[in-house]
Amino acid sequence: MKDISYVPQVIEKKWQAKWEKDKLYRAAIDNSKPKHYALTMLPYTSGDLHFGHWYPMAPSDARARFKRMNGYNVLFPIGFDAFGLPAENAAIKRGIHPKTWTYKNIDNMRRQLKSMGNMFDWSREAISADPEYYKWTEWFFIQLFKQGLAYRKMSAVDWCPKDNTTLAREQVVGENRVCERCGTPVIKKDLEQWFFKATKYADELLNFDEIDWPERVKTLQTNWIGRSEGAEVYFRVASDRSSVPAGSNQSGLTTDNSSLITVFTTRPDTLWGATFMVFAPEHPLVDKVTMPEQRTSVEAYKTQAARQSDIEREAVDKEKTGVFTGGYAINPVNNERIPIWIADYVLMSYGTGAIMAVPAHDERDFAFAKKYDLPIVEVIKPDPSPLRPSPGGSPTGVLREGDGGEGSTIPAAYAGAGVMVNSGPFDGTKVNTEKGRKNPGVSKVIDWLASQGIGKEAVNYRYRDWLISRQRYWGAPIPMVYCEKHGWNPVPEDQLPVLLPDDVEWKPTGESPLKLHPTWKNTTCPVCGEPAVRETDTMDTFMCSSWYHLRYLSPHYDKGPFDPKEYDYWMPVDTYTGGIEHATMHLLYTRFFHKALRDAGIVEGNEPMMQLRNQGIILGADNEKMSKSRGNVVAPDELVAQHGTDALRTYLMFAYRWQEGGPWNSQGIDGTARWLRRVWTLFTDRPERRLSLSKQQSKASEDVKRTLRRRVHQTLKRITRDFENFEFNTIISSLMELLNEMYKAREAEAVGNPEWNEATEIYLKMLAPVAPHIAEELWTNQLGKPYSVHQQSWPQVDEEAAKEDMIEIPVQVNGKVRDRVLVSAEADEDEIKSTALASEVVQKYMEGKAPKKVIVAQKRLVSVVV
RNA sequence: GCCGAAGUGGCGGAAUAGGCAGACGCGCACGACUCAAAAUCGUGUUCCUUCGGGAUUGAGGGUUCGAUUCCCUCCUUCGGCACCA
Repeated sequence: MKDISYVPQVIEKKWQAKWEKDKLYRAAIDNSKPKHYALTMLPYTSGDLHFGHWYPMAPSDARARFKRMNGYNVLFPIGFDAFGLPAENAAIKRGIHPKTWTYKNIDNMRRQLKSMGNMFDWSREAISADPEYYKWTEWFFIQLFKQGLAYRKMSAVDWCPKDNTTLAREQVVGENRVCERCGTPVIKKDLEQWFFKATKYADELLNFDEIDWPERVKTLQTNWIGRSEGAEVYFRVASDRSSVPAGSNQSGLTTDNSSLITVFTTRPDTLWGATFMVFAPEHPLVDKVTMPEQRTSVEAYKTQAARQSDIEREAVDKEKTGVFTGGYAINPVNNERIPIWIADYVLMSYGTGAIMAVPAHDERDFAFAKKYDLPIVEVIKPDPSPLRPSPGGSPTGVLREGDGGEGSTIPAAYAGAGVMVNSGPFDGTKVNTEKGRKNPGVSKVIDWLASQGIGKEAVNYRYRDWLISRQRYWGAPIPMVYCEKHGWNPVPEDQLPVLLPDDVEWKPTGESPLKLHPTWKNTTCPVCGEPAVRETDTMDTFMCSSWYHLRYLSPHYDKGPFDPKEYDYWMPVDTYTGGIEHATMHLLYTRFFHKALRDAGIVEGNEPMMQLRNQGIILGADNEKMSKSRGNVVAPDELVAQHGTDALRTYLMFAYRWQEGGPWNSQGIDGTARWLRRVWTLFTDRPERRLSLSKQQSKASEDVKRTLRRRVHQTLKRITRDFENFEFNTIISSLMELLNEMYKAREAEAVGNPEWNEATEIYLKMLAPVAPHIAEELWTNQLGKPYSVHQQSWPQVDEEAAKEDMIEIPVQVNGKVRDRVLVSAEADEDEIKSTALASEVVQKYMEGKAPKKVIVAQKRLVSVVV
């Protein structure tokens, strides 16, 4: 007898080789079919693939295969995010050239990826560190520059002292403001850097109408952009510099019109309660408003603030500090003279770096006013509701009209709803807790400010422009040239790519390695031809990954970043899968990038990726994040060798809710491995069954055959739905259940009947996307069907067959299930009701009483109330 | 502090219009096969029980004939943001 035991390692290798030889997964434009662009996040070339990579990829592959069987022309590409710090760090540590290290890793990872048996179209592989790729990364930079979206600016930027480079705002994470890559706390440095004007698209990025993305990602992006609505108000610097207590309303003050101070506020309705003003220590007008007597203390404070790290400055519980500048501003709504202070709780990086302080209605201003004994004027009175006394005593009773706040005993800042008081023309105006225009008080004051010319409606964002300069070697060069006479100009496009030189020293000096190269930076000015220097910083690698989905379209195309024919057919990406950790990084960058390219006329549509789904994270067996340092990394290579790819793929789908993830448990693989072995056995264990076939095939009762067919079509229906919804765990459990049914049917002598044959065929088609190798082997070599199972159409559900003819209906008496009655699926409500009431058990629990109420819930349940 | 997600057996999880809680699997126990073990197959497996039942989906309350599912309050865990004016 031929050995027909299941040896996954053998059949998997065999079919992978055949599929590759036959170019089975090559995706080519075919206008006769609807297209489906399925994309999974490309791996970084760190060296080894672990289950963190398998987890999004294997289920995504199953779904791509499902789509393909459903008549779509599917593009499912893969590539490598190959530029970046780890390569350079390996170079520093081990003396291996970053390029050598990276491409060696790619070879290994490509082998590992192939062992997964995915339907990747390898002919479209793209590597971001290839010159033919980064030529276009550079080209895109130039297009953005031409659009006015790339600019250079000197500012205080985040610097990672370990990685020796600047970082984008998004790449500084957590409470301790650490580097996203290495976890080192970042510091601030004043540097001139290249930025992309992402903030130009802030409002558009808040609009998710066209895309089907998880709420979680949309929320994270919305919060990150942090739009707040309010007003800008212009304060003048008082030129009368005599020291007059604030609040003593002096008329006839002269003012210095050249020194307008703009503040942003979300609460213009509290303007009348602004009793002082605070500048960030770095605010440009600080010097101007500081009086000679205060100069020393102001300078000392500025120095101290500059020395402190952001972490210290932004510590939540830190007590507020500040110093008086000696200067005064005029509150434009009531001409009050208010003192100007500097304090580090006001940040130069948000709004205008200057605030109007309203201590009565802002917690921070209140704390500051208390500490430095500044006046507190209440301008919002809580609603005088007898049912709801104002919290913490009665602040309203303390302050009266005209009270300058001296000796104020207001216990806390009040930020709730109420009525405006002490606010001139606005007294009595209602204020609620809504933001912006939705708040009647805010809205009225904004209109009034505009009519008076002292302010206007304004919106502010937390979102910052994208800092893309990196002082590192292993990245795409920024294709810009600096000339003494002509400033910064792009490298002419016909000279692209600006190649990264191989002969560099990678020393962690804090300077760009390219700067230390003896000749590389020397070039000529594209305008005048005189000697000039290249930009020696490289681009943030998130720039490379912002457009990789476009390069997959035509990775070797040399007339542009992508072939327009391919673009027209495949774009946009239909389904994108990957981790949520990139919510405010890659996923936001790539949306910005697409919109910028759209405005440059390079791409069409408003969004690059229509549907996004995030998988969860696979943790180590210790419930901690997998990492080499913790020693809890599970290597797929060994497990593939042990159980085969199909068992691993299906285990990853079966063991977790895909969108949740969870701790790794190698033992669980036994479950899917055992299941696949049982599948194998059912399809191959036939000698004695075959012998009895002709004699026994009629033995199966009509009922057995009918039930088998019903289960097959019910399963098909469920699995079809689950694939659409990314519910992989129930796909596998449904397949396991159906297998159990098929074993039962085999016991009942169903083998060989048309129902049995249909069941085996449909079973393998349903198995094909999740366990492609075993499905192919059984399809082609056991059922003897035409190669390949992966070119078959997804089966159609026969709704008639899926219907039950008898249904079991539970009967509740007073809310407890007491019996189950069997009725025909066609039974009407009355029939179900009478059958239920006729049950002896039900009658027993009714204790002879007449039912008060009988509810027949569809065909699902009968509820009797006595 | 603010925003978001989630709490179901020993474990992963199922229940997708408010209608049988615990599907499927892991693990465990017992049995068959075996000299034995592994593999395989079979049976059982939420808890309590006086064997009649009773309790049970983080806790408490509400709506309903009926709640894992809807509403309110609270607790816990995870993620994000955080002096953002």
